[in-house]
Amino acid sequence: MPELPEVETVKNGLAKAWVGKTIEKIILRRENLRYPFPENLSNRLEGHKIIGIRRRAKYLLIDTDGDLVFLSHLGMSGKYTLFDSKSVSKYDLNDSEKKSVFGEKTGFSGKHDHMEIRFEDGSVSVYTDPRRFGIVKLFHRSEEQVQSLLEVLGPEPFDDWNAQIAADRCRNKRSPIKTTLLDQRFVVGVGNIYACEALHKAGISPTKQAYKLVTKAGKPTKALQKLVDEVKIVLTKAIAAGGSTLNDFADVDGNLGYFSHQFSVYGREDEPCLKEGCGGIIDRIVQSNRSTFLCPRCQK
DNA sequence: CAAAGTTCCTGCGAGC
DNA sequence: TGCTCGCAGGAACTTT
Repeated sequence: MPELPEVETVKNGLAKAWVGKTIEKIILRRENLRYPFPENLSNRLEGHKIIGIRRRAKYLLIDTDGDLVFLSHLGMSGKYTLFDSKSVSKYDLNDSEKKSVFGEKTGFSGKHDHMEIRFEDGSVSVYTDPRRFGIVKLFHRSEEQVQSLLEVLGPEPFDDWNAQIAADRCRNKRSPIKTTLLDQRFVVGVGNIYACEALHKAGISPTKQAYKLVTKAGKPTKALQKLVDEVKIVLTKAIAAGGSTLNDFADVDGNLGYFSHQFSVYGREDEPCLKEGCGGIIDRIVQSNRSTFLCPRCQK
């Protein structure tokens, strides 16, 4: 599920829930997600206090009072569920009792709860991830610059990115602009949903080749300028939507990061285009093995 | 059949 | 011709 706005929302939730707490132990229910869990994960973090939570691209970086950084990526289906010391008794049930308390759909039937972080104050945070595309890594803060997962990343959309930087990277690109938006070396944090949304808002066809959005002189066209603006707007609005559903940093069951949005094109195949006066019908095509939603009428 | 992410592999064309 | 390099596109991972 998570693109930048969802990860940002989870970051804010974890900042409230975790910062200041000391890790008692980490319990693993299997040996790997996408990659093996780090060796001695629990031993290395035991007794260390969490001092801050950062986000880089779609990665969560949890800083501890030692020099260790705990990296967490949610993949497609990862989530954290938080139990305070009072509600943790709900989680500390056997599997059949859990089913009756949480129902089948929560994931707390036991099967996909792969990692438990237990804190000294008695609270527990559970990482659930049915598809197991998530990643957990542990590294020394001094090694952060050379982490292979992080060093390949492009600019953060809000801090380091503008139309000229985008133009420099699009200049010789023959790939479709939608594929380019999904490339984390181009700009980080944009996933399939917000790529579709931003292209629709900007009125650009997802199949347009990236270099066609750059002038001969290497400057961004008006359309590319608009796209860069719309990416930022779409992400900003989604972060705001996430924040507004996160008053208590988690819903009643303690779930973080899952909130519903209203999309303009994503998931709206065969429905009318919502752009004022357009009258088009939303189409779905496949690019790089992923669904792209677009309005053929107002996206050129 | 499709799903919100990322890495890795193969194939192709350019250039030496 | 043959080799290397970089880019582009596709497969793979997994479960519901």
